[in-house]
Amino acid sequence: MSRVLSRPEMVNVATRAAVLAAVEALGYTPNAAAKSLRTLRSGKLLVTVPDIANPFFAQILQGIESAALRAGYAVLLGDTQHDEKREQQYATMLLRREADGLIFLGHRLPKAAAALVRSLPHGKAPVVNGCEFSPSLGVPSVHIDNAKAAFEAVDYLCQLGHRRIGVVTGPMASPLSRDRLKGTMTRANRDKARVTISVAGGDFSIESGIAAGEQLLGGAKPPTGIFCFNDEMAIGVLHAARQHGLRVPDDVSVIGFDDIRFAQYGDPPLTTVRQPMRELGEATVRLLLNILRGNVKDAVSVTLPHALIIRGSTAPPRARASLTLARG
Amino acid sequence: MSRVLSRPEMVNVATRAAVLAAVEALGYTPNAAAKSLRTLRSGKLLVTVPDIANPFFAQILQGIESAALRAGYAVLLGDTQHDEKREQQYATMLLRREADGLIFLGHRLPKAAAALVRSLPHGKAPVVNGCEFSPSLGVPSVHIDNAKAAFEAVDYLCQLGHRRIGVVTGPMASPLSRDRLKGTMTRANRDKARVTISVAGGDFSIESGIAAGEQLLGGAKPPTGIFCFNDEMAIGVLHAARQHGLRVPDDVSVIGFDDIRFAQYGDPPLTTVRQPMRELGEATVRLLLNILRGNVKDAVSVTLPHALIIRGSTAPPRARASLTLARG
DNA sequence: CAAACGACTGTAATCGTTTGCAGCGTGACC
DNA sequence: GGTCACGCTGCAAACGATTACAGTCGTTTG
Repeated sequence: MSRVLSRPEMVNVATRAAVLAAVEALGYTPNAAAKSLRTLRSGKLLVTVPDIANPFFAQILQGIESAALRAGYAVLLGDTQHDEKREQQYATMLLRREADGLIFLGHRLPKAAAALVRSLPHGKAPVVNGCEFSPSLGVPSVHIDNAKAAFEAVDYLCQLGHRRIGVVTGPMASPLSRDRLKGTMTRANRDKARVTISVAGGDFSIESGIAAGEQLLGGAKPPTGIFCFNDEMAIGVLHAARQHGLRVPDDVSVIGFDDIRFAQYGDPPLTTVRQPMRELGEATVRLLLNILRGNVKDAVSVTLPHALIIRGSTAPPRARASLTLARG
Repeated sequence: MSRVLSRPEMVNVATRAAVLAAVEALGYTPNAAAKSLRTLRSGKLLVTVPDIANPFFAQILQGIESAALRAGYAVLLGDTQHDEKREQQYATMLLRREADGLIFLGHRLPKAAAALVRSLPHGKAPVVNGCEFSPSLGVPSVHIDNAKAAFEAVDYLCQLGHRRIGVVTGPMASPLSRDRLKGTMTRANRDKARVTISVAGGDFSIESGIAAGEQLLGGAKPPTGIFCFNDEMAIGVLHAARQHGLRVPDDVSVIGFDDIRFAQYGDPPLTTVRQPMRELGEATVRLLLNILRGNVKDAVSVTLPHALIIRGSTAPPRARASLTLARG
């Protein structure tokens, strides 16, 4: 009898015991599909991730999973590989009610989810975003202040005395990259006369970091400080610098972004902007649960704090470099 | 009408078109719970991972996800944090038919799953293991030959001339660690007179690698070569070596295991045993699908090839070290 | 011309829960 | 003693697909 399991206080203790004994004896386990059919709730949260092998996303996912588990939900994982088709495919699982809500970590809101958002009153659609903040989507999100974080990273390089600064971005399709570039430029423009920025495009992979490093360091007047939009590309730049016989931080400073676990144990340990990955994940789940429970007033975007973590990959530029710049 | 969707060739083209039009007009999407209730299939595979933030598992998971998606299955993710309770909790989802099968990546077969395995004819239970090979569980698995791989890693150190060799293990509860230790010892015993092994226990985390490195390198006669049971601990050992002012590979050689992406871009690039993570994941899915489809004869454990990847973290020991050993 | 057949289509049972509602017995109150 | 309220239990109607089976209609065949 279902009442025993779901509303045990409503039934007589004797009956309850009898039922429980029978349940035990028969090894009865309730069928999730039937329950879900009847209640219209699946107890699952769909999470789409651009690349699960990226430690940044892996740690966010870890936060999501643990918060979901605590709230009695299971996680349906979709690794989209930045592929729009896959994103769409996974989003339709929401419509089929295979999941009660969707957390998507890319920058694209899949069509199926967008339709759902449009069809429901504002703040009612069980769809939230992690990391990217794009008010136009009409979906709440959890993120840090990317522009400010980038501003601070570049500001730090400037304060160390760097004048030629390289930037390794992520794909410009994502608001996150655009915000970081915006912050970078805001800081650079404050010292327009002295600071020059050179931009190299990356895709958040180590390999693209190496390529960007080659590009930036191979030029005539290479930057003395390089700000990368994630740690993996920074690791790539570190690698490229070594290939060029440059020492970090003596010849070139490098700043990363995210503070993944491998950032602090490399040689040199990476100066980076820390994002609270786990908390990001947990907060997306809280946000989604608020929507599912109808707490509309708590279903609003959240900005979490970041922090510039200074380690061994940054230092003032060498005297010669500064002089060269002063002349140029 | 369900026939149109599931067996379109059975219905008249006109009817089909009409139904399809209606489906389109109403924005109809089939309900997964109802379908699952009726068909007794959920279209989901449950995957439990000890630690999703570990790139090794993340890459296996990536292989699993892509193979599952290709076969029309979705992935239910459980991050168990090596916690037996959580493993149990997730395993009961199988009994509730929330998933059609279970892939577990730890070394423990949860009780609920074990019961299922016992209750079904051999080779019929939809439960497979990844990475760990433990015939006693009665569950097929996909793995590499860990003993042989460890043998080869240690053999390589021996051939370089190392005589005092340190080993950083994983938790001994897992057969995987025991197999690697076995392989290590097999090789060491072959040169019993000359080769000495010192063992430090780790838990696969960078931090435990640092601690193990401290322990091994802080002693009176530190090893000249250290074999770690995964790359993260090797990165920790590299870190500890730097702290001790030792240079790698000049003063001490280090070998890792797995070949995660960060292994090759560190300084120095890590010599390591490569495991085919992605293929491991894909193979577990194939194995599970064979069971689900009743291909019992193809539901057997698989051993995938590994490879020793030689990079910059290994070299012959310094002359002095060899002399010291010769005297000792 | 009737019967058989083929190609579809419509109907209804079924999957295993949850849950509103009716029924039932007991005790209290008038 | 009759009525009502209360606390619990049992019944049956959903939930939304799938699918076996029966029915329909037009055509072919003996």
